[in-house]
Amino acid sequence: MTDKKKLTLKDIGKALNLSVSTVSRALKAHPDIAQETIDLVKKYAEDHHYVPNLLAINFRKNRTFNIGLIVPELVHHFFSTVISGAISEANKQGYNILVSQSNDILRDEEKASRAMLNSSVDGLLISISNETTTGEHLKEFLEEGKAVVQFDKVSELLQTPMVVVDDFNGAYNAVNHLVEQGYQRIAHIRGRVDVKNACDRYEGYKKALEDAGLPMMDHLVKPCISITEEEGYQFAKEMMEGPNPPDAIFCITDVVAFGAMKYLKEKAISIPEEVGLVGFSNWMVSRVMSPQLTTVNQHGFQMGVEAAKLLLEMIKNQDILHQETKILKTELIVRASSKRRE
Amino acid sequence: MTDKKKLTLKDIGKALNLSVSTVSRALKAHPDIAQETIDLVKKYAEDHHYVPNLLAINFRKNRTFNIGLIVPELVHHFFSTVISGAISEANKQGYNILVSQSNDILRDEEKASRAMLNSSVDGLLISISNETTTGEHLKEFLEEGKAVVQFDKVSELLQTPMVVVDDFNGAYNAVNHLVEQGYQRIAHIRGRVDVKNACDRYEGYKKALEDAGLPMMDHLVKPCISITEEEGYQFAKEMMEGPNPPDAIFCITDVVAFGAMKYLKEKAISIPEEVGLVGFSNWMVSRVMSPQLTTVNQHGFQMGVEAAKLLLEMIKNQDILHQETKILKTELIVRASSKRRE
DNA sequence: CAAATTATCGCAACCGTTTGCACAATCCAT
DNA sequence: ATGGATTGTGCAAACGGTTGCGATAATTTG
Repeated sequence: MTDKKKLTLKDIGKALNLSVSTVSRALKAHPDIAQETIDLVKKYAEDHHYVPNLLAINFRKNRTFNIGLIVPELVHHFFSTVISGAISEANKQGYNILVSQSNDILRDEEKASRAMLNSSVDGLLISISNETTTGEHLKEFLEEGKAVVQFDKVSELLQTPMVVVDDFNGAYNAVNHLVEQGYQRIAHIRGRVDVKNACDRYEGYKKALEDAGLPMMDHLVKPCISITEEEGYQFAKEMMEGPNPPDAIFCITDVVAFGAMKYLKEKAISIPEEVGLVGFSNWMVSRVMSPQLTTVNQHGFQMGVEAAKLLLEMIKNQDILHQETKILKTELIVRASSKRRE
Repeated sequence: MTDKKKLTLKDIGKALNLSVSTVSRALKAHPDIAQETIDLVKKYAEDHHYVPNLLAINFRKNRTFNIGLIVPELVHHFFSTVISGAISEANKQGYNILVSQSNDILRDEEKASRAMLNSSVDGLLISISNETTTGEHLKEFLEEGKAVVQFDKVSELLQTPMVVVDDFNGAYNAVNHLVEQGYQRIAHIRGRVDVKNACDRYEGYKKALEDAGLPMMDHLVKPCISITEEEGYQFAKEMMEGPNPPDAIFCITDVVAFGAMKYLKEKAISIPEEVGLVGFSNWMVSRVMSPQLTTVNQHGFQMGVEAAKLLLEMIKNQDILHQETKILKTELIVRASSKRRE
């Protein structure tokens, strides 16, 4: 802990017999300052490893060059990918990222956002929890004039720009692919009815059936609550053992599809011959299952980049009113679990 | 952007006809201040939603209540689990966490650490990149009197406390388990020779063979460079197609084991009957493969918690000299890929 | 009852940087 | 020579708290 005292403008001024203000201006080559002085000061600063005290600057300018990021879950392939993209873009622009998670609990989300709000962050990137509705804690950000951008899991009740995946078309294409493979009774293990992504995917599913002239059958749509492997297993079981079972299942997410796959394998129901399976998100697990799972890739990294770009744009141009919603295209990745035709 | 001006101590003082210093002290119930005054000020502050300006406080006190965290890769089950633990503990103690990644590139790690160093962070948690050796950029932290704690991927050249997994015993137990299952020619697809974890696991592997009275065979040890599925596939192929092939493979990591499994399945070599397979890390993929993969669980969350605890302890007690290394126990998780006996 | 405490509170410096403004010196044109 | 513009620099306030110390009034003590 040598703790060598850091050099300040005052120190430089004293050494060079200049005032603090002159030194300050010289360092940023202010036109008022003589070139000679500028060179002199810059050289001295360089030689003595002057580093400006960010704390003082931030205090003065009332900003931190930090942005906050809150996700429901950190240990999650998609979200960590988004975070990775956001960090990459933020760092490129000279910002650091503070990360927190809500565990899909509203109280935790509030705590995290308040912890960040108090002057430690210039703006917020957030993917809201399942429990978040009105988002009073986010309004506090807006009231303080701080930028907020939502991504992935968003609420339209909050008037902020957002970056989302085209869930509707992602689902539409996935289901349409099943149709093209000749599946007729396509089931959907969907997500929560109060979560926008889940609803959009459901709508995409419905539309694809409709366009294909296939009937919507209520007993072939099952809603998950916690989006787990167990739910996938259970719903697959219910449907397969019930009347008029499906010949394909489109799942809200890869993990749920894995649960369904587990059931099918236990019962020796062949995939994709007897039952086709499609997931969503393209997590690493989808490649590891056997058969490998057809899924919808979400470009999480790009989402992080876009969200950070948008937020930083807002931070830097306080005046401009931003209200855009960026919709990222998805990509169907066809693998063995749904390919029964050549 | 209503931007309502934030209430300051001065405002409260003016309203209550008190000096700024009295208000400041009253809010923290300083003994010099009359109880009446304290109540009065506190009530006023509460009613008018006074929130202290953290930027000013931090500037004055020269600290930020932020800690930095750098990992090689964010999109990584184990590391994101560690981060999750660190965030949980840090938040509990009133700290936020700034996250960055090095992508296992030294230059990126340096950039990230320098970006955090400049007064935006009180301490650093780091898992170093494969390229990091002397770690000059980390010494800069220590020189400024800022705490550093290493975790998981560490270097003993850096004189800092660290939190690591007991790689040696983890590997020992894994290999010993294979021995107990009756495997005789146990191969090891290991990690880089310049990475400590990889070496410790290798030593554990060697010791287990030795204790079992089994011969070490050089052609059954293959070193990965980038720790990928492809390497697992390739090395499994080489060994299986070579002379005196193994009847079990212990892999440095689950992903590598997956590559090996892929090869074995392609060649219809039965797992675990003909060849047993064990991974390391207990990523989600290990449960999803079929057969499910025996692996070594690392308690990443706990590692994050312990690392954060250690760092915060150091930050709060600058005086005490910390130099401990915390070694976390591992846990063998036996699944189908290695179980050929009842 | 004077002196010594004690209880309350305010003054002012300070943290390091930024920035509006004043001021002195130099310069050019009239 | 004189007035006005230009150039280069310093003064001082400001950002919002914290804190050592001194001032004052109230209380206690001998």
